[in-house]
Amino acid sequence: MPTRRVACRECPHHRLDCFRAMNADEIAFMEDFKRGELIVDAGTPILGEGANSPSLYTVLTGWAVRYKTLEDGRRQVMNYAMPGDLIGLQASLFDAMGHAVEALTPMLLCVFPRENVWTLYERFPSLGFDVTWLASREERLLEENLLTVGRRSARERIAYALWHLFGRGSALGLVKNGELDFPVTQALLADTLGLSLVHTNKTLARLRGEGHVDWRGRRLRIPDPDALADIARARAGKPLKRPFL
Amino acid sequence: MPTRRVACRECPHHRLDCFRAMNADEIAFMEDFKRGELIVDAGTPILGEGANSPSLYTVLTGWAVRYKTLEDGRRQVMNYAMPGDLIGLQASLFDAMGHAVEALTPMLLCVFPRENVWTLYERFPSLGFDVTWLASREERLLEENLLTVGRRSARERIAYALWHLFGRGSALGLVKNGELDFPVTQALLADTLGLSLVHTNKTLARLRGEGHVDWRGRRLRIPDPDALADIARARAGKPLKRPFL
DNA sequence: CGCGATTTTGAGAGCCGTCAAGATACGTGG
DNA sequence: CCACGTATCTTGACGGCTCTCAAAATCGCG
Repeated sequence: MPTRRVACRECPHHRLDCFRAMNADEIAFMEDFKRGELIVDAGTPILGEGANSPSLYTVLTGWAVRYKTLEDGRRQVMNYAMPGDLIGLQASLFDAMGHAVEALTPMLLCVFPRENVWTLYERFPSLGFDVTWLASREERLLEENLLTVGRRSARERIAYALWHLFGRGSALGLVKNGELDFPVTQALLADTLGLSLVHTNKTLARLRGEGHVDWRGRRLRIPDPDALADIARARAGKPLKRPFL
Repeated sequence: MPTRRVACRECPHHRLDCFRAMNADEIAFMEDFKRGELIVDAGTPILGEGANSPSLYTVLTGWAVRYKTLEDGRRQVMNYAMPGDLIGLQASLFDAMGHAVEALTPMLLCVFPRENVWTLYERFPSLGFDVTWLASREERLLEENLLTVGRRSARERIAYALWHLFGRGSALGLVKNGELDFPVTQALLADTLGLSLVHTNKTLARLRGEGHVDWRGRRLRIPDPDALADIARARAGKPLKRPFL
């Protein structure tokens, strides 16, 4: 578990324009709050379902997947964690994670001691507010996924998921030359959408044949996002400036 | 929109043992924060999807349903709001609700002005923390529903939903003589579980025939909750003391 | 007593799941 | 640079869980 320290004030993420700017006092506090950084390889389990972690994390780089499993092995992906997302909040609040988290790529995480979360609320209410904001945003993402899994057809689900994730990557500046480095497998996508792997593959093949998505290996490209959104019967919300801790 | 005022310190809900006790200062603040009460009939739309409400609500009595819809009318219920639950937090944070909320029974709601939510964080960090707690709890409930809709069979889904809602009602002291006043229709249950009404009805009939659930009209009774949980492949988490605003 | 909402039931179709096998890509060691 | 094992992706066949359509039976309520 190698750790190192980079000053928050030099953190390149605060400068992305999808994130809200912090003032100097807040940054100073976060720098003090920060315990270190954590680097993990792709495939590393970060937090298990039910885990009671002493740390809270913010994703700096990389992707992770959040999922729950039934005892017999059936797995359902809840969501994906990308830069700016919090990992481990539930453990901080309830002493137990409701889902497991696993790295999909090499990741760089910012580590905060959970026992000090409380002082964050006391000393910087604005940051406490930000934590609520992020928790509520997770709730909103989950709601969209629930609508997708509950009421969209297989074709719509796949269109929705690819459009959605491409959009998130795009907002984070991860799309270069129209391409996104996409660490999701079809098996993962199937578990995200409540579909079987085989049916996911066949439906995806059709979407690909129609030219709506171009996904080979780890490279995802979406020629016409609006067209894909139409297929998914989805509409983009207005972009929000998010807090970044 | 009739309103009246009852002192928070006399609010009977703080005494339920599923809720965390507030100290005198907190109660005094909430009393000041509180704008009034709202009484609505069953069937009243409280907040629409995308609504930007000036108020935030806490449910005092009654049930509401949170749902999202696709443009062609397909509906997915996210969750049910019961006493102690917050309604309208997303509007306070994002200027728009991600889901609609509608009363299923006559309801009594506590009304708070959204513009003062911020002062709550400033002046009573402990209450700001509680808001985060409640938001994160919603997230957790949504996760369970997503697992259910994505990976459980129709039989398991119905068993899960009835067991889950009966459990929540029970924790709130709503179960009397083993019976819960259950304002959910089969059509609503179908939309909760991502199933069709017809299949929901037939699967439910089987569960009923086997004696696992006794649901007639608005009265829900579950002879053996553990047996139903086994069918649902679910397990109860440890009961948590929740904040109540 | 009558009307709308809700629940039931039956029939038939289809979307999607399961099983099975092969093809392709990828990482590793020789 | 090639061989080989593993992960991932494809494809085909078949079955069934769940959907849709349709209509009747009940319930709730004024």
